[in-house]
Amino acid sequence: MKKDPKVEQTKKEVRALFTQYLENHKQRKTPERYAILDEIYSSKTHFDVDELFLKMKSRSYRVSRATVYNTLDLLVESELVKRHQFGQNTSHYEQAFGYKQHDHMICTHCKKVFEFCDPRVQQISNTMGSLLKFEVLSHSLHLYGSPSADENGHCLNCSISLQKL
Amino acid sequence: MKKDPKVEQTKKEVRALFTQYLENHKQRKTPERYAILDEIYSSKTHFDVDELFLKMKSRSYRVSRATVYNTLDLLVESELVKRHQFGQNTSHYEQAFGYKQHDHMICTHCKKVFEFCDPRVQQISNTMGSLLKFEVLSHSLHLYGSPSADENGHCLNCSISLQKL
DNA sequence: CTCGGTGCAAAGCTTTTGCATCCGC
DNA sequence: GCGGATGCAAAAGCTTTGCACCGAG
Repeated sequence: MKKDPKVEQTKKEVRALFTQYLENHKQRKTPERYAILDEIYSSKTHFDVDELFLKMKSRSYRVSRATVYNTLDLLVESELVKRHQFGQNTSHYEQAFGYKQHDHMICTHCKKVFEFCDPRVQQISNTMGSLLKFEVLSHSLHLYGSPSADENGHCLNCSISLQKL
Repeated sequence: MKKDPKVEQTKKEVRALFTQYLENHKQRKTPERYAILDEIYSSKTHFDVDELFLKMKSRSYRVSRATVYNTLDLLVESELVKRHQFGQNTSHYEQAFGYKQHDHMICTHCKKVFEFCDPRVQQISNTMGSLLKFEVLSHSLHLYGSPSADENGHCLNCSISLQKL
């Protein structure tokens, strides 16, 4: 496991931000909380609670699911992590620090998630906020679509045949 | 329970569409399925599975939750009902027939859901579909916001104090 | 008559909670 | 040392599944 200096730098920054948040909210700085934050910022993937829990377990870091849930709530609250609902059941999470605002395209074939950016989303948010008299705090725009096929009729994203839909 | 002629007309139309769907997909036309469709189109509110189940129970219509779940899948599939995820757990549903495309503003204070319409959503969908090479089948845009307060500091939507947030 | 649909209850899965223990402050 | 945080397991909430029976085609 070689350390990417850029990733390490980011981790350092988010740890500092988390510390600040914990102090401001009179919350304890437990090793578990930092371990979870670190694990999340070790790769840029989207993940769900169980994936994170198992990943930490596989690294022999002993945390309970309850703590993972608790800490994720804190991280969402501190805006270091974003929570999403792509499917119908489990929540998905992603890093929030250092990312510019973006939304998601979900492949209905292989469930992969792609990010995109469109300034018009912010414009809509502004327009509707003032029209409906809301201060818009967050938004989620999910586009669900079927992918283009390659010359063999396979999904461009996962290479599995699109015929089997 | 007086019958609104306009509502009855809509019910008739959706029953016909559902029949067509069931025939095309070689599915049986059971009384439960039509009863559930009717119940959904009896009022224009958003609802979750349990609300629908209890509403039918209170009308002494005997259905099981399993059938409600099954039928909702069919209705979503036939595009007579739309499924949404506003919070983190339960799915919410709404009528899809006769409604123009719209999105949702969710009040973070009282969880009420408001509808709005903005043609730019469709434009974003088109732009991103061609950019990412997806045929966009559906989308969901949710704006989460805190409501404006009235002169007493109460939520404009539900009249409960905003101080207790 | 056949086989898919239904009701009921049990199981499954994600998330929350209760409680004893631990440890940050 | 106090009180909040953790781990574990049990419970809770939403949804799915298994099975016997029913009824649409």
